[in-house]
Amino acid sequence: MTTDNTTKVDREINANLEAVRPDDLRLEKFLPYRLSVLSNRVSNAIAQAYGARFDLTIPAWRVMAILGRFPNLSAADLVEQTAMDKVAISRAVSILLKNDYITRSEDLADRRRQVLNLSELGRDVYERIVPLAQQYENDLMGSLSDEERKQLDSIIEKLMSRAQDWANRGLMD
Amino acid sequence: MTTDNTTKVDREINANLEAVRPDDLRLEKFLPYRLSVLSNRVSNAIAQAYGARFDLTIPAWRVMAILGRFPNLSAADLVEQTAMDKVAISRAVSILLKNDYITRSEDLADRRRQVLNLSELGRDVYERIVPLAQQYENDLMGSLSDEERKQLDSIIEKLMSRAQDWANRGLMD
DNA sequence: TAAGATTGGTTTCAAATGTAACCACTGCCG
DNA sequence: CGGCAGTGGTTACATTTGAAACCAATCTTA
Repeated sequence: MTTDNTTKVDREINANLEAVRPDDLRLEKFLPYRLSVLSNRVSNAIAQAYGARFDLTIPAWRVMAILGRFPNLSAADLVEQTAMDKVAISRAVSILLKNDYITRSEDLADRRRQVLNLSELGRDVYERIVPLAQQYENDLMGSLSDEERKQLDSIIEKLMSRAQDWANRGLMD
Repeated sequence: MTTDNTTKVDREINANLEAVRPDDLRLEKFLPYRLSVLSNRVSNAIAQAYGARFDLTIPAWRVMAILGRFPNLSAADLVEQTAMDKVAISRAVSILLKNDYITRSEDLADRRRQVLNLSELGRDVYERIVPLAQQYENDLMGSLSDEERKQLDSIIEKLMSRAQDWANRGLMD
């Protein structure tokens, strides 16, 4: 699917290599580093907010967030939706089952599949967490202007797709 | 990649056709989630690039990056500089010592402190990784215009300081 | 100057995460 | 049918990570 592009990307990268002097790296200006710090701060803060209250891990909460919008998904569907992997989903699901936040039922048409849904209790919790999560996001976004929000949205999209390319093409092989 | 399987497609359509409730959380637009996915993609790609070659973890590389610019730091100084915690630093340092990438010497004035520096070998590796790291960053940034880069820089600054406030003040109490 | 409080740093233990192997079922092709 | 490749999902194991306990040296203060 993507094999034909690898060499091209490599060449671009190599070209950049020549241009860059072995200068010092200023970690505090290095985008990957900044992204990581920012993301950790944000995620940890929010995870604490609902994790403590509802005994949810981040992956578990993500599964709930998806099931809240899209009922009747299988674990495989969740993998697709969340960009999390099989195992993470499986574990999240088992936490949610233990907490009675979701229900699981066999798919008669394909007995390997198991269809997941929020339970009564789960929807309840979901509906309490959503505003909480949104409040955090609003607070974050509140530090930006409308203009900046749009910019951020489109910038993230671009960065994401670039980073995705790396993953697909195995950049430095 | 897979054959067009009618039943599977049908299932997706069924799931997606369920009405989206007005107040649902749209995970794929939720900033904390997007930041997390983006940051993981980027970090993993880069970590693979130098991790494989030089047997370095991300924290270890961060420590090297700081020591490359600022010699004679103690572990505590590194904590301050990197926003990583004590334990992470300690482990990173022990990896780097094992690899002979750094040296450690007692501070005679305060015998609890141990002063760290890149070794010859370490500086060597450092000087090879820096361009590699920069080249990834350039590649990422290459997907943005100059304008966007400035915007991103200032947006991250704002978000960061907001998230920092959370940590300090405990937001939703 | 001795007791407690603090600081630098490491160790220990539990939880979180990733990778690979694995079972059960389905779908395909002879 | 019967075998075998592919899929959905879980389990097992190894590694990473974080929290808290810990040791040793230093600072404080009475």
